[in-house]
Amino acid sequence: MPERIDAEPNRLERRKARTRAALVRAAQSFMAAGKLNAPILEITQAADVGMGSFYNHFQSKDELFHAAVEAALEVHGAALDQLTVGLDDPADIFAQSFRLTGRLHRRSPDLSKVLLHNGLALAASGKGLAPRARRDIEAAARAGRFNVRDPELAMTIVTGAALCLGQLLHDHPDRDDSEATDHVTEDLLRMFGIPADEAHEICQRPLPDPDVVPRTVA
Amino acid sequence: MPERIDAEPNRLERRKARTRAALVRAAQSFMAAGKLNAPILEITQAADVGMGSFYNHFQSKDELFHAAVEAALEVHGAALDQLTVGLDDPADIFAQSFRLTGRLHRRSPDLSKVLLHNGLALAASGKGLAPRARRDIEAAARAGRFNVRDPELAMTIVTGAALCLGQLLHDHPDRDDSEATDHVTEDLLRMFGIPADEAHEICQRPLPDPDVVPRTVA
DNA sequence: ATTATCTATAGATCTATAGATAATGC
DNA sequence: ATTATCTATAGATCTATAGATAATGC
Repeated sequence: MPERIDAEPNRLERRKARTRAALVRAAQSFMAAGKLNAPILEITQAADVGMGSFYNHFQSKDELFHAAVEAALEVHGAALDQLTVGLDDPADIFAQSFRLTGRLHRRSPDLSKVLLHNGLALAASGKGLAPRARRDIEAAARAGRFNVRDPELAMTIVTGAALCLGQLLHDHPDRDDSEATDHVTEDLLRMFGIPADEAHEICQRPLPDPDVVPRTVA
Repeated sequence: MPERIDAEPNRLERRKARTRAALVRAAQSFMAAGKLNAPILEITQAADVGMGSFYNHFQSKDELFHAAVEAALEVHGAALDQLTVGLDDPADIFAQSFRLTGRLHRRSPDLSKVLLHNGLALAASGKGLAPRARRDIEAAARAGRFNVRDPELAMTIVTGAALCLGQLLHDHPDRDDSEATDHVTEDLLRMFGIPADEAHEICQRPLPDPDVVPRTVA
C-alpha cells in the first residue's frame, strides 16, 4: 500500500484509473441516451471492461451515475474557469460564463444531457456550476456592478435559466443557440440592474475559442 | 362496448377509473420518495390493487410514471387557473401564479417533488405550467405591461426560476418560502420592464387562499 | 354475458460474488 | 507477491401472463 497518499501514481494505479474512467464515460453516454436502467453488464461491455471490475470501483449503479454527473460538472466548470482568465469586470465574467454555458449544449450534447438529467439536484449542491455562478454574482455585487439583494436567489434564477435554456435548445434543434443564449444573458444582466444598452453591448463582445481547452467528454 | 365515447360513465367504468387513479397516486408517492426503481408489485401493493391490474392500465412502469407526472401537472395548473379568475392586469396574473407556485413546494411537498423530478423534461412540453406561463407572458406583452422580445425565452427563464426555486426550498427547509418566492417574482417583473417600486407593490398584494380548491394530491 | 380484477407463477433478467487469470511491483 | 481484472454463474429479483374469481350490465 502506498505510504504517501499523493505520491506519483504508478502503472498499476494508472491502469485502475483508466478502468474507472472508462466506466464513468460509459455511464455518461448511457445517461445522455436516457438509459438510466441499463444493466451493469451492458455498461461494463460498453466500457470494454469485465463485469467484475465494476465492483472494484463502485458499490452500485447509483454510485456510478453519481460519479458520472460529478465528473461532467467538473469538466465544464474547469473549462469555464480557464476560458474566463484575464477578464476583470465581474459582470463580464458572469456574462461570458453564461454565454459559454449556453453554447455548450450544441457543442457537447452528451455532456449537456448528463448535466440536464440531474440538473435540479446538482444546481443547488456544492460542486460544479452553481458555486461558480454564485462566486461571480457575489463579486459583481461587491464591485457595485450588480444590484442584488440576495445572491442565493439570484443564483437560483440564473441556474434555472441555464438549465431550461439547455432543454429548449435540445428540444428545438433549429433554433440559433448563440442568439438565444445571448438574449437570455442580456435579460439576466438587466435584471441585475445593468442598463439595457450596456447589457446589449456586453453580450456582443467576442468569446474565447473553447477549443483551447480539450474536451474530455464527447 | 359503449357507443358514445363521452357517455355517462357507468359503475364499471368508475371502478376502472378508481383503480387507475390509485395506481397513479401510488406512483406519485414513490416518485416523491425518489424510488423510481420500485418494483411493480410494490407499487400495486401500495395502491392496494392486484398485481395483474397494473397491466390493464399501463404497458410499463415508465408509462405509469409518465401518467403520474402529467396528472400532477394538471392538478396544479387547474388550481392556478381557478385561483387567478377575476384578475384583470396580466402582470398581476403572472405574478400571482408565480407566487402561488412558489408556495406550493411547502404546501404540497409530494406534488412539488413529482414536478421537480421530471421538471426539465416537462418545462418545455405541452401540458401543465409552461403553456400557462407562456399564455400569461404573451398577454402581458400584448397589453404593453411587459417588455418582452421573445416570449419563449422569457418563459424559459421563468420556468427555470420556478423549478430551481422549488429545489432550493426543499434543500433549505428553514428558509421562508413566501419571502423567497416574492423576492424572485419581483426580480422577474423588473426583468420584464416593470418599475422597481411597482414590482414590489404587486408582490405584496394579498393572495387567494389555495384551500378553496381541494387538493387532489397529498 | 361481459368486463375488471385478483392470485400464483414460469421464465426472463439482473446483481453480486467466487475463483481463475493477467499485469505490475520489488 | 500483490493487485486488478476477467469469466462464469448461483441466487435473487422482477416482469408479464395464464387462469380463476368477483363485480357489473342487461
